[in-house]
Amino acid sequence: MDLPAARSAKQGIRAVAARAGVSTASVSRALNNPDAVSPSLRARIAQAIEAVGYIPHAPARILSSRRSRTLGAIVPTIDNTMFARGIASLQKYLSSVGYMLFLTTSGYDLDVELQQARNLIGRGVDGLVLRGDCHHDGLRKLLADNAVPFINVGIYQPDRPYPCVGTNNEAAAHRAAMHVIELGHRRIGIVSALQRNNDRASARVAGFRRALTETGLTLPSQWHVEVPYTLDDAREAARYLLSLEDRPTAVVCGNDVIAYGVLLEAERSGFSVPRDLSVVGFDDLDWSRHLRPSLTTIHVPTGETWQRAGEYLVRSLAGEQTIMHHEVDYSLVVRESTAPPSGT
Amino acid sequence: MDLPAARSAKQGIRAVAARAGVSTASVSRALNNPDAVSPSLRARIAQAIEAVGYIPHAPARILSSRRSRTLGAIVPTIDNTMFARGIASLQKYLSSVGYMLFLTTSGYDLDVELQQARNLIGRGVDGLVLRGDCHHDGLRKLLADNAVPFINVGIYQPDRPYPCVGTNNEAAAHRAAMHVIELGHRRIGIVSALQRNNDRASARVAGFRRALTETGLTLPSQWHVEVPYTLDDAREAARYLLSLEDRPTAVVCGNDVIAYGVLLEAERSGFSVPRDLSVVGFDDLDWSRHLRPSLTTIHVPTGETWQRAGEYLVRSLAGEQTIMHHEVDYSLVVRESTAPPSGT
DNA sequence: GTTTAGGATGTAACCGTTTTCAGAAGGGTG
DNA sequence: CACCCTTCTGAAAACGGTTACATCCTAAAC
Repeated sequence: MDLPAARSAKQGIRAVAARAGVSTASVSRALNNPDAVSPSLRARIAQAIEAVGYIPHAPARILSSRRSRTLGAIVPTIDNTMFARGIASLQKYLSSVGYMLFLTTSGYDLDVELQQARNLIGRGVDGLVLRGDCHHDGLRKLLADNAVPFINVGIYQPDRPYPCVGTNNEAAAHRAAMHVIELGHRRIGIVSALQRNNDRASARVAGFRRALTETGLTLPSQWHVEVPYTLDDAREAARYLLSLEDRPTAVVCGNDVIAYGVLLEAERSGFSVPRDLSVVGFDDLDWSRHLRPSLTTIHVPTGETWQRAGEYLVRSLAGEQTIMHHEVDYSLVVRESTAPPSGT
Repeated sequence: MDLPAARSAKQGIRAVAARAGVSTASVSRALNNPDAVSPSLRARIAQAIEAVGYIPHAPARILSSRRSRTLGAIVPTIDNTMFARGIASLQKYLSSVGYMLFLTTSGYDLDVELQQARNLIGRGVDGLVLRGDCHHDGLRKLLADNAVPFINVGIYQPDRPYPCVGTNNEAAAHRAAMHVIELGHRRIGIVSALQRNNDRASARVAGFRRALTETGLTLPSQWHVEVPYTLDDAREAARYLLSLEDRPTAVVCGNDVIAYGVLLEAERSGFSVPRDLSVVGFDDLDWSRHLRPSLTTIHVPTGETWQRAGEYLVRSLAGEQTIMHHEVDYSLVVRESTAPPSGT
């Protein structure tokens, strides 16, 4: 006849407990709070775990403890060096403090982002890392209703009542534009990234424009082109700008990929950079300094930014008081792609 | 006096059930198998879900159903265009079939990879996507012990008893080398990626070498350099090769980043490509066709490869019979960076 | 010697689902 | 009208952990 043996012990923590001759509570403690169990027991349990090949079942743990030691992140796309970098840093940091990262992508679609957030919250993440502050209203409500800690990364908005970490894109873009203005340029074009659902892109455009306005320069509408994040589109934009009767002598770009496209097309069209055209990028990707001419650009410490986002959440979850708005420094890196306009 | 109300209903599926005046079983069914519940009930439940703002709790669901509709993936690094591309495709496909992806990175460390696998299995993933077939022995055992379906992606090994999907890197590399040989080159150098723990890199080297051997060419040891995945290192390697008294007239590279580095350095050192030096890349990154000279390289459909890996696992999990070894085509893309050796 | 404090361990309820099983309701047949 | 199928629904037992609480034990304090 069978013993009743309510929950037998063919697997899981109960199997370990049985083998070590202890209760499941002790096994759990040995795992989560080793100091709470005597060294001898701890050793016996460790051995049992090894023998059984026990792998803790995270879902059960999450269900029971209501904490997952997992953060969620939603980025527009992973197929963009800047985001890949950031995610890599974040992930590295998180794993160093025993956290995991659940990554999803939204494709710059606010509805998808909301859906992904729902997904991640349902998954039991302890906090959420979001790109920028351009979100669906439902997302804000969702976060509030479920009391999910989160942080906006890649932007700096000290006036908002929720946390963020990033560079001040507007100011950085302003700096970039001022650079060419200071060099003597008066005819300045803009090739920006798509601004729709992308506050980083629009902040940069805003910064560019402010620099122009402040210095009394005008921006004919045909001198501002918006393009997707590809070399082909950037080249097409450059071809267009350079074909204008009345063309700019300098172009400030929304990112380095665009700037590279402009560089390529300028050369292709017989313009010499920086002699006939100055070009400024934004992001300082790895290869930007290798280009010929090497690219003048804004350096943004992406890895640091994302890591800090992780730090903020982890600290908050640990109950520590943390600064809510963290500004990450940018810097203008002047290289060969900018010079005073010829004829000056 | 309080009602006993065993498990009250302040949240979760019970709250929904209470509000709709049905049992939790019905709510669960309405969610997972809508056809099993009458339309009227379904509507009532849907409304209750909406009203309560119910988000299903995935961990509980996984715990109970023993399936997570989640796949795990372990890549060496996310900070490499090829992997980012692949992961993006995989993720896109998976989300289109209602699966999620849990992504982790190993940093080319087999121990870390094993640990991550343990992590993911503990997380309850239904299957695992692994890069290549270079794994820790413990990992194979782990997969077998826990009966976790998996697939090796990015390589093609039809002789192995477990699934894989990818291009035949050895053959592709052979093709690349044959290209310059057919152009008339006899002095061919190799700048490969680091081969340690990277079977893709070593397969490519093997292919290069086989082409040389088969055509009776020799490879002086100083003509083969291994470098990390950075432009700086590639340039340094190129500088070295080009400084040799007895230097090669063509260089086949382990990937496009390396090839780009070689291109840059050749130009810097006053060599003209392809006149003085032919360069072949591998991967066909986005910008490779934009370079000047544009890069002759091997095109690898990364997105397709990773998507197929997902398809394989999803189909297997659905009980469908699927082909175990899937070869993904590569193609040689001849551009401007290769030409017959000068003086021929 | 008795009391007490405190640490180590065990017991068992509970976390939020799914799912088996059984019961109820409804609709054809003979 | 009794019977048997279907189809729909509900009750309750898992799933594999954590943790509040109870218990036991030892050592220090009186």
